[in-house]
Amino acid sequence: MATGLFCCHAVYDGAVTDLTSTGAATTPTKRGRGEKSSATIYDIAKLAGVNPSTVSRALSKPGRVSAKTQKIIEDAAAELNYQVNPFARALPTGRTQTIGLIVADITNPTFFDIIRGAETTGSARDYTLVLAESAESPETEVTAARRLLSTVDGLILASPRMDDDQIRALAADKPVAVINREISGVPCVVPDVNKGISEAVRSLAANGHEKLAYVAGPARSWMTGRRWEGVKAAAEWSKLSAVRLESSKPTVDGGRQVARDVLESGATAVITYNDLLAIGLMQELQAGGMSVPDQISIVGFDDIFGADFTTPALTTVRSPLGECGTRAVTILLDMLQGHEAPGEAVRVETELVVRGSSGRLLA
Amino acid sequence: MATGLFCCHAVYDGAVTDLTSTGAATTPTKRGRGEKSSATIYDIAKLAGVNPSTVSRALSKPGRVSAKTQKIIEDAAAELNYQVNPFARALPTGRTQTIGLIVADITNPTFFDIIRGAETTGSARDYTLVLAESAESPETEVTAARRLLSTVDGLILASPRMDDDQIRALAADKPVAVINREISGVPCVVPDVNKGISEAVRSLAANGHEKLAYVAGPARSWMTGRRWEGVKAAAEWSKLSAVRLESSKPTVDGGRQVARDVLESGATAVITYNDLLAIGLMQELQAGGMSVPDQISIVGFDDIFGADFTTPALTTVRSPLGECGTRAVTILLDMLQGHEAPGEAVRVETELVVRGSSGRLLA
DNA sequence: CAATATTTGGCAACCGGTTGACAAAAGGTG
DNA sequence: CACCTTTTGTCAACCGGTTGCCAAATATTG
Repeated sequence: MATGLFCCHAVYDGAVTDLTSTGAATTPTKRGRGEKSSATIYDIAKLAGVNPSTVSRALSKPGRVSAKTQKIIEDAAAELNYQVNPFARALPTGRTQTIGLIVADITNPTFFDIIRGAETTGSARDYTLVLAESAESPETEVTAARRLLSTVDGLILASPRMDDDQIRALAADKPVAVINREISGVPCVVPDVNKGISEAVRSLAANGHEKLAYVAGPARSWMTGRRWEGVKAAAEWSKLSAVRLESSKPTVDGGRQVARDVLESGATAVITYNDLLAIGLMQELQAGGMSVPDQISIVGFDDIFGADFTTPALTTVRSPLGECGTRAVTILLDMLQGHEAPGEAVRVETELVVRGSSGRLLA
Repeated sequence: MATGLFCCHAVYDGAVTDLTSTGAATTPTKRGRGEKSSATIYDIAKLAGVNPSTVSRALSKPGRVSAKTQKIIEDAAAELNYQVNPFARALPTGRTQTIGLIVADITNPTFFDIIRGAETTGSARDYTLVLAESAESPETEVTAARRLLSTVDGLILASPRMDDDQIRALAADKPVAVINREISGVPCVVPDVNKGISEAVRSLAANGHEKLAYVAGPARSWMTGRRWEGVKAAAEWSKLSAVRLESSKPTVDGGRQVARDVLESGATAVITYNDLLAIGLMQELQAGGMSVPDQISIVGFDDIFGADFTTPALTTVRSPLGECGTRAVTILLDMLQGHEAPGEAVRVETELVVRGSSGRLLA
């Protein structure tokens, strides 16, 4: 029962309120259950001398009531320091002003920018982001998604691990957008890896490398395959040989573990599925006495926070993950307003960020 | 209007359900509003041949109904794939099975462990974590807190920037726990910095350092003062001189900016308010040709994710932030069950983690 | 100025649970 | 078997908004 989910709350879209220090200076109603509750539309209605339904309309249906009563009601609301009760609103309407975001691992910095982008874009349009973690497990993911779906207006899946059909089933219930994976029939936002990868491979080729290794990520990650294909194609084009190596997990530790395989492969340049693998790999190789980039070049993927903490700083193919989050939210909110979902996957550009961990081969 | 909040959802605590692929195989009721909704206690009541209120009791008041009807109802619930509607439950009770957590910056890794710890402990007790960000601003923080407070059962403030009185006002409304700060009358969880700091200072003294600098964090951070006092006291005890330097912001960039001041201070060892400052500082000093730790030792604070990405890896005073999160949630949930809040601040131990960035002074 | 069209506000039902009060059923005792 | 206590299920009100429908008030038009 340990599906962890996190969420992000929307804002009151009605009258301006001023928060006095305690917020309880003018407690309008006291409830029996012990704690002081805040004002309701009934309190406002009484104060303004109108019907509660008029208050409801004044605060959520712009134009439905006359400017005069609108003013009276807004003043009353401000005086009582009114805030809508989101539960009461959600109950009859089903609208929660909330969108869900599921990521594989909260502590994986890859997702920070996605979260940030989604959160910023969402709250700019008065939507709350609800974040859930799947702990890299397809089962947990689908459970979390199902559960979340009943609570939110729409759902974003970042690097989902579940099956295409499961995702399509979710999308049949409510608007769904996917990041980092392409699924026909579902709106998707994917970094177009080819540009960044071909820049990376060309840069490595130009530095005299001939044998390239790709360290793959989780088997269930759609992206790991796309990136490998990109590397393979670019390597072919640049007349490099490329081998694919598997990692146990897409973390620093996984990177350390794969170091032996990398050495055995004889590759002088490595592109990894993500930056964490690159960092772990680099640490392990350096610990074994190898010099980066003199003896081996390492290129990561994503350009996460911390990619420049290392010495040498990590060369990496940057994915504009913040933009992915922003785009996904935009698509979702547009769908909620009745717009059509984009027929094609939305592509955002990747680019090579050259730092110190790649360079000319000295040997 | 851009207060970003994130939240984390609890789990259905009733009957076991099986999630078939679409989850819509046996759609019990269809609502007019377009989307298929899930089963309600009324559907269950009809199927089980009892009153809805009996269903409600069977599913949430253990022992209130006979074992026989309990079984019938649970079977019916399972058959209909029932999930409680959290909004409907929250409306009359006010209980949301949700606790709020406010952090200054989601992308600051210091908070990851707190979030993780809080989330894990919370979901183990069927509580959802709602995460909000204050963007290091006291105003945003108090607004977010107020807003969140109406939606959650209790609130955790991690390194709050607002005034003591504002926090006490919040605590008057609902259970509140504070991490990384001590406020009389409010339950607090604080790392006891003295042990870790004195270990750090003693280690530096033993390595021949005589002049120590402390790079402070945000003025509004209670912790920055505590740490400085700890450093001052420990330095006195070890007969080192200590100076305090201010940083513009508690980030890598802030660390880079303070490098000049550090050099001018003439200190040969630096303890920073947090690891990000330490990393930035180390980068800048190394870029300026200084050798760490041969010419200057650097000790960070917290032991964040990535503290060992650097070369040399960062020596740091580890705060058990995960445990802080766990403790805070435990206190909060106990309070929600009617327990007394602890009178004293709960203290968790810190310890020095020696890595490569501190050591003997060679000069 | 009457007749008609358009706003505007009120009534009441509803969303899906929870819970106090009470009566029916079941169990215990003399 | 009558009487009393305890258990168990039902009734109905309530949480705080939303919204379809209707009537009153107002504006428009002939």
